[in-house]
Amino acid sequence: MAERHPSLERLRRKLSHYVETPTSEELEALTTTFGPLQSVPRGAWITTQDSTPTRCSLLVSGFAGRSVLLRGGEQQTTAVHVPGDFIDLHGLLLNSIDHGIVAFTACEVMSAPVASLKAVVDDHPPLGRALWFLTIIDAAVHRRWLTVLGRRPALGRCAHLICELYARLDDVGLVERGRFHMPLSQARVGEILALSAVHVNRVIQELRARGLVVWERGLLTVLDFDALAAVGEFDAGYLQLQPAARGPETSRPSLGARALARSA
Amino acid sequence: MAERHPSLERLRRKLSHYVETPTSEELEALTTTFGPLQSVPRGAWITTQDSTPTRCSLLVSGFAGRSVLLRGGEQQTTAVHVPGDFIDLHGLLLNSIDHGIVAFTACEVMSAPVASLKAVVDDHPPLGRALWFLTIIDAAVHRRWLTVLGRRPALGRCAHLICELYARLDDVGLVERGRFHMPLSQARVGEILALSAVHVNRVIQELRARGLVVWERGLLTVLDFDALAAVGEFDAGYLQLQPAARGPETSRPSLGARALARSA
DNA sequence: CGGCGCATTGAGGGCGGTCAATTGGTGTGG
DNA sequence: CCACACCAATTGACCGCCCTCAATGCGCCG
Repeated sequence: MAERHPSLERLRRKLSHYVETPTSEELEALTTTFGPLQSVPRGAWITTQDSTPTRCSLLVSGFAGRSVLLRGGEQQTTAVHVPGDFIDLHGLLLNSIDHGIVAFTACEVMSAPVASLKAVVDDHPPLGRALWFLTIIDAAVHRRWLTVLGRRPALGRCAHLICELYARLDDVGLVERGRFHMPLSQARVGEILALSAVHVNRVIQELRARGLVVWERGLLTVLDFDALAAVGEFDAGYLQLQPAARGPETSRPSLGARALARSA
Repeated sequence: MAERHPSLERLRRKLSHYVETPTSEELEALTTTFGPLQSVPRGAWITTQDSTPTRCSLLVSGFAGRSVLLRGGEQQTTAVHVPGDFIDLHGLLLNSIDHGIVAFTACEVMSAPVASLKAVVDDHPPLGRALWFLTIIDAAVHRRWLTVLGRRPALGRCAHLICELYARLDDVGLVERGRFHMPLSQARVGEILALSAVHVNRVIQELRARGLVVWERGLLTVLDFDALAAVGEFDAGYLQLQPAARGPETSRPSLGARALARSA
């Protein structure tokens, strides 16, 4: 039953980006460790800062992010999560987490007890390696954002964020004809990009003026992905979405070449 | 024989920060996968951007860092490594690496073939988990730097870097009476902090003027760690240097309380 | 209708960038 | 031993991106 759930299918797909595609038995073992679907209202904290993780959560629907509260009251978001993502897999091995997880929109999550998940990983080494792989991709995303925050002006940061979300959402089937739901307020985007909400607004207007995106009422349409990627110096390689470069190339068309709404 | 090498002892110590201390048999297995000690001249690339990793390297002596070259010619460093660090453990599971590794000083490294390391990990699950743990700490450090680059002014960034290096070097026994070797040029520090070399210089002068550090000719003395940590809003928790919060507390004195050169 | 959250717009200011010149330490060749 | 080159640190002048503070519009909901 649970295997049918679309989010587990998304997780399966994500895991299959690693060289060793998980078997159905492994997926079954993983699936049964998760508890029931839980709803989290928009704006709520799914986990709180400085707590000891006891469960690991899978985001089924909605957007969420890892946020750090600073003394000055500012907030930096260090990761954005989309459906199909493990939100806090790193909590499996850490004793304390220095950030909280906020539901950017109303979310549905499923969580598994740390102990059970460890047991599953012990019984299925390839699965363990696949989860390790997920945490390593997470780190690669962090590194990319270090260069984005460190070296790129506001416009490039924003373009990069849009491109990354496009690629990741597309990977889990949430982009349709160049359009996807982008329910983050400009203030939240500012928390991600390390910009003020005011400046985010100006930057978005610039992207609109250049004819790169249409973004209104939570719906974002990418008009010219290649141009947007050029502005953001975006290259999807770090996301490791292509299944196993060590094997033969897949015939999946590239992001840029695929259906962009410009033609719609 | 190889176990005697100080850097392997450093690695052992690092691994022991995880709840499951590695057995000598596991360490032996790990040790034998490494090739001979190799010397890398200052400024050379230990691995290059966009290559496919075939080996994983352990830094034995010297400082190194992960650097991304951007189109504009700028360079962002996303991680600094000190002796005892695995430099590119994430390469174990990744097919392509989007950054290179530079020897900030003359370095000595030992490397292990990816295939052998995988085999060792397969044969010793607890060891695999310990290495997973190391990559997760890496990610935690990345997250911390995202907040530092995103939200803190130049002075705080610099203070944070010094505090982090102090803590990490102290962990591997390379701090003596509040002093450690800091062989990075101000330009390199700028690549880490996402600042221009000129501004790094001004910030360092400010730290000196406030009586927080003495930093001359590659030797850095921390005069007032607590004050420096306050400026950088530094809290060592994310480094996970304390062995296993889930067990009983250790009696190891805290960083701030311990030997600082102020008293020397 | 009034309140609220969010997007938008304008004015002014500061942190840190760029450009450029100077100093000083070190190594090298004469 | 000195002249010279070279690199790293330092200093000054000027400037621009993005911040802060504020006000206004706008859609949605009670």
